[in-house]
Amino acid sequence: MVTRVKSPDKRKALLKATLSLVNNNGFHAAPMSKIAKLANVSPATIYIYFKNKQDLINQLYLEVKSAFSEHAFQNFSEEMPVKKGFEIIWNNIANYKIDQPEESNFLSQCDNTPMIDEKSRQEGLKNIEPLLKLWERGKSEGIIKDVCPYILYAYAIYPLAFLMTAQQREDFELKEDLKAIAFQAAWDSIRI
Amino acid sequence: MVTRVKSPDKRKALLKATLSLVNNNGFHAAPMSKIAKLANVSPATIYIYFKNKQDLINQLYLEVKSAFSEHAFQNFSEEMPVKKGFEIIWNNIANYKIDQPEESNFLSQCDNTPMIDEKSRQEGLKNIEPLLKLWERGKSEGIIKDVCPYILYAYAIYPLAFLMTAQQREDFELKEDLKAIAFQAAWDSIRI
Amino acid sequence: MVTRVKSPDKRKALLKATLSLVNNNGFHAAPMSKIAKLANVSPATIYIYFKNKQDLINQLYLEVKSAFSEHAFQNFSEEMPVKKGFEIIWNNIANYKIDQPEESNFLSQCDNTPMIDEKSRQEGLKNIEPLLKLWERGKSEGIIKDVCPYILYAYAIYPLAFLMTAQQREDFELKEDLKAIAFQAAWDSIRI
Amino acid sequence: MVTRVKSPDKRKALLKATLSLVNNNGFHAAPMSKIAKLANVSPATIYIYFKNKQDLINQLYLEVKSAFSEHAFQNFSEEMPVKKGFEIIWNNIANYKIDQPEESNFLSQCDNTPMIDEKSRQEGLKNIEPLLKLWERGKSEGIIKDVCPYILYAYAIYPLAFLMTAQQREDFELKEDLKAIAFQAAWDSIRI
DNA sequence: CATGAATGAGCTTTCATTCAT
DNA sequence: TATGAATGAAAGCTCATTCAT
Repeated sequence: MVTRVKSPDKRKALLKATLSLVNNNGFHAAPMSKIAKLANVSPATIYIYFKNKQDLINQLYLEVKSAFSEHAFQNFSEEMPVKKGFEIIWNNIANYKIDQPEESNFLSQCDNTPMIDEKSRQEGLKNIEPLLKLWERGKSEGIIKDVCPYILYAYAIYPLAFLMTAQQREDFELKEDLKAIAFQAAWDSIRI
Repeated sequence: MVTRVKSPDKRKALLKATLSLVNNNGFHAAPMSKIAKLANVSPATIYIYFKNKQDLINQLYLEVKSAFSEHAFQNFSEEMPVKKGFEIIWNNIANYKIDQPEESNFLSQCDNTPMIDEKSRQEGLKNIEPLLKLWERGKSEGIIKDVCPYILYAYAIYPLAFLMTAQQREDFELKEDLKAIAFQAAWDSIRI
Repeated sequence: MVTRVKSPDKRKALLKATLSLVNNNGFHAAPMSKIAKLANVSPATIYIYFKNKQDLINQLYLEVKSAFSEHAFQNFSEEMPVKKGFEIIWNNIANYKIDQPEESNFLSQCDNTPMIDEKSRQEGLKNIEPLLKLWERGKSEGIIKDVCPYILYAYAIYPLAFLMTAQQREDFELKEDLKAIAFQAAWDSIRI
Repeated sequence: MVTRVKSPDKRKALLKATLSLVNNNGFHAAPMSKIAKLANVSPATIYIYFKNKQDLINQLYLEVKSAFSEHAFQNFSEEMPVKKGFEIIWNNIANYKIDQPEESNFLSQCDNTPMIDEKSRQEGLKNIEPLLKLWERGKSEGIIKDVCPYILYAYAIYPLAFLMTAQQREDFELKEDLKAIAFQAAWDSIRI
């Protein structure tokens, strides 16, 4: 039984098209027909790869989030000193946001609107586990403030989302010197 | 002869209905018909008060943003010492986010998606002028780090949006002690 | 508050269009767009009068069935002798089927396919109550066979559906003489 | 070299799947994809055995009709006395409807909707020739009423379709005693 | 022969907006 | 002003059928 197989390329193209349209126009202005056209497939083809529009968005979210996380923890190892580890992760994230503004922006939309299933959002949260672990270790070593991870994340990581958005929209650029300043602010806000 | 006028109540009801629907379902699931129903008016009536859906959203954004700002700067005066002034503003904002989660959440959606006109967004930005001025003064007094306002905002104010979202979604509550910690982190990140 | 009101004409036109299309093409070839076109309204207008396609079909069924029944029992009164009463009803039904072939054919389709909701079908059955009552009386008077109404109906009334279908499709016409013969057969099959 | 041939099993499976789906959901809710799934083949395979959906339905109709007829005339011979012959045929048909409700119901749908090609319907009609012949003989022997076959069929055979439908849908069962009564009614309606 | 992917056409339904009163 | 009816356009999705292997 020889058959054509589902092409990973088409799936990729669809996810990419969705990312681009949602980014530029918002979920409500990213109709399946446009997504199909941008991906160079028939509208009906979308439904071979995804159950429906929500599923398409959910899968895109999980995929982007997971790529983001992979990037976030590269060159990081659990054996590193806490500050060194945090510095690596923080820079990975900052660079990702600078280099992949489309993906970053999409994640921001997902995290601030009800467009993603609660289930998928929960799934996506798992990706930052290693960072939480690092902070735990930092706390036990007396290096990191003994506060809940929400606060740590809010001050150490979340500001990067704002800077990325600003960079995309306003005349602002997170150059090396600013990045250093931003890192310092991040570290100052969580270290003891 | 009776001169009927546009009823401010209806306008308010429409804005409130829109806020609620966009918050809970997202822009893409907030049709005019539902907005009308929730506001107890006819769909056609919406077009007496607003030019179209985009205009409705834009006006809602500006209105909420302006109410937010009014709140943000209450009890604040330009004569105050920088730290005192910042403390007041920061607490105003924190309390607003805690007390008005619907409005806060809506602003988050607007700020992270393309649902608002660029023009309206620019308009909305003007509201934080006094804070920027305060920071300028702080810089000249050598109290505040000499960095662009994007970075100051990212670390001093923006984290509150994350904490508010977390509070609404996760089992997290920004109680008084955490608020104190959060303020400290905010202040640490911008002060020299 | 002055407003245009739902026009009974449009509703009627939609029901009529549906009847005609389903009759000639079957449910599966009666798309909403064609129904709308035939009724001279926009497709969207259908949804003002009916919840969805199923509702449209259900309502049509109930309306046709009820018109049929009204016709079936005209000039009939419960005081009549059983045979006289049955003769009137039978002839009413026969004439209806001859004069309203569209409606009759539609009811046949509904009764022999799963296109109608079970609930609506049950509702439609209520319309023949008076005939069942008449038969009950006939049984107690020793005139009608003491068998369940299904059998009485199968032999006394149901054959007319076949004759109507034949008349519409084949070169057959239920003229007065044949009608008399058919009535005789009907009566013979249920009388003692 | 192996010569693969069309598998009769697959064809059968497809016809069976179609029968089942049309019966339970109606023609309009029996998509080729579901038929394929139920028959455990690929949608594309259907088109090896049938030209298109209409052809599939037509062939199914003819096949079921012909199986029905075969059943209807078993143990019947043209030499039999008219009443005896009719009794055998009638009972064959009654038993078939009781034992094969799926097939019977399907034939009912076909006979009362436009889902079958006119040509196939005509083709299917040929199957009852022996019954018509028997009635002709009955007429010439002065046993059967001298009326057109439509009327004879309407009263002698067609009621069984109603009883079968009732049995499937309502709390009614055509047991032996009722069958005898039904036969009597059938015979009464056509004999002189 | 047999397949799962692929598709254009078309389905039902919803939408933002306008009409007529 | 205010309305519910009305609508063309377009949404998400499914379908019968074909393609490429």
